[in-house]
Amino acid sequence: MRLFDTYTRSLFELPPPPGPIRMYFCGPTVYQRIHIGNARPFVLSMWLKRWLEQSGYDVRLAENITDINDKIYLAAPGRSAELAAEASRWYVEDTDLLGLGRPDHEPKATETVPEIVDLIARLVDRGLAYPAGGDVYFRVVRFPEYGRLSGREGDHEALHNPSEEAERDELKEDPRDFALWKAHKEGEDTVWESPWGPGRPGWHIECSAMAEKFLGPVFEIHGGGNDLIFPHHENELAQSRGAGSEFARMWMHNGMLQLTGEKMSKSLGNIVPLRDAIQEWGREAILLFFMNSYWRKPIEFSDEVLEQASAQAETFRNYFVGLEHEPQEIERDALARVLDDDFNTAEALRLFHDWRARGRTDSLRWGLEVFGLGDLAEAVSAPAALVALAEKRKEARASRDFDEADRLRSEIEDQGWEVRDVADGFELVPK
RNA sequence: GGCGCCGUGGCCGAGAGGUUAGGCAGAGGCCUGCAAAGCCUCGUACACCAGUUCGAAUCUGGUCGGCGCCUCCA
Repeated sequence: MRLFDTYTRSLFELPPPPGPIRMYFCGPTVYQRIHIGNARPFVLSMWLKRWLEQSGYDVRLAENITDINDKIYLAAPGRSAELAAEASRWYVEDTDLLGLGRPDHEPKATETVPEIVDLIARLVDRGLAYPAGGDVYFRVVRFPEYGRLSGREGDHEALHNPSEEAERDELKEDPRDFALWKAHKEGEDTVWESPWGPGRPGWHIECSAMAEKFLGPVFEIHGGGNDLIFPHHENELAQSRGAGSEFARMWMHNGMLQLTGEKMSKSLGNIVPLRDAIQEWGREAILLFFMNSYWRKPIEFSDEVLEQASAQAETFRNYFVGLEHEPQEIERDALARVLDDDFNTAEALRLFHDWRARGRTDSLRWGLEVFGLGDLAEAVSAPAALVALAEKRKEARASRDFDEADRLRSEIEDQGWEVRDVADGFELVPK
């Protein structure tokens, strides 16, 4: 299996099964409900995990929840811890609606502070970090590789890491340096002890610490949105390699979701909460929407494409209505051919339609299940009362009383079900 | 400005130097008491300009356009 790697900008060949494949994906910073754009890396990581497991790999996926962050302090002055805890629950609740299962580990920054402090201490010992005014900064000049991941190596201007407050910049030896630890400030309602005084971790360091804690000093895949390449992932890489770990062997960065041509982001305010989208379109349509795109490309979220995805969900669902068939061999290799080539899910979807048209029921059921779409193959049985109405209608039709038959059909429709006449009777399907 | 991703038919999208992708929507038809579902037929696309080639949507160069990052962001 090969995947496009941001670091080398070329395809990375995964070791053969059983691996292991250790994956770290950047989860959200929790201070509000996640939007559908935040769901993309979650969906990608879970699909990849499911497919790799299906392929005989030993997979371990860690996906963090960042619950210490300036945004959180800002969003809930004086009660940031409560907000972060609540928003963490929202995140799990909302992503559970996708029905893809959970990562193996979902660590929180607040539960990883001792490891974070240890990691910073290691960097200070090695001369790659220095305390200043209660803060601790990473010394970029000591890490020559800095900027390689984001393709701006050597470009001092582009590698600038400004502090939140301009006056803290004076504490830094170099504008590119970034905070590993931040001294406690007035108004911040959470604080931890450290060798450098009370404070809290900076952004970036929690991911380095959590990845090492749950996956070890080296792992295969690091993922996240492509807006994290700089500075977040660049800094993670510097911290972890600086501390002596090999860190990620490859990086996968998913493209952004766009709403009317613009990136969907909290700061622009053009967001669609995941929960609302699932409620409006159904989880299957959301998943098919993601599946019909290549993971690295930006995609436009619009009513039109979601309607198209819903229609495809219907097409699959209709295929399984009242279906009976002999067991068949599963065409595993056909799916492997497209997914093992940079995880081409759009091509996989095309294959599913091909299986449907060719009556490869078992292959289709299996393939849909890999993508968490097994529901589409499930028969939904109607309540007995409706079946009775449909039986009455069948009798009416047999005696050619079509007025009565049509009346019964609309009565059934009023209750949200549709009657379809088939060769030897009828099928009831939810509308 | 720097770095990067990308431009395929009404829409979404694979593919890739010569042979129909697929889906959705639309038109016509078959089937049906009527429907629904399903099936059949129909669009002959690849931003633009040069170049390489017997042949390019696919390779090379350039132009234009969109998007992302460079500041919090998946």
